[in-house]
Amino acid sequence: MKSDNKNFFQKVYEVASQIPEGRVTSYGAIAKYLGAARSARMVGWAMNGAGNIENVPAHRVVNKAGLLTGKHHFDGTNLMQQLLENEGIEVIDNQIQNLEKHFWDPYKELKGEL
DNA sequence: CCTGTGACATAAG
DNA sequence: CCTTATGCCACAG
Repeated sequence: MKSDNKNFFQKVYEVASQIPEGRVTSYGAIAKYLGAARSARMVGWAMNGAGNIENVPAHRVVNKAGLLTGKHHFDGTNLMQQLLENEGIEVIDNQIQNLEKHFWDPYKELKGEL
């Protein structure tokens, strides 16, 4: 039996860790994928702990508008943006450019794998 | 059980 | 464009 006892946080970490480089997703998308579309805030909150985990690239998780709303939780001020740009994502003023192009939908990519 | 919180989402002014 | 307000839900104390 698959351990479905995983806590919400745990799931968030797994999904986030599966985000390919150069791609980004939204808190809502992850939350929805986890079956808690309205708990997008939980995803962000979970990311708080994720910052302590290498496998969880929190910088690849942004809000629906593609805004780096969580950058304030990173070490520096533009660290999150730097990381994204380092992966080939153009970020201007904390906003991801060509978001649709970089958007990674867990539903689309992981649907049925959970 | 109740309260506080939070890196969202949406609406309204 | 901006700030406020509300909903929503899971977790911590």
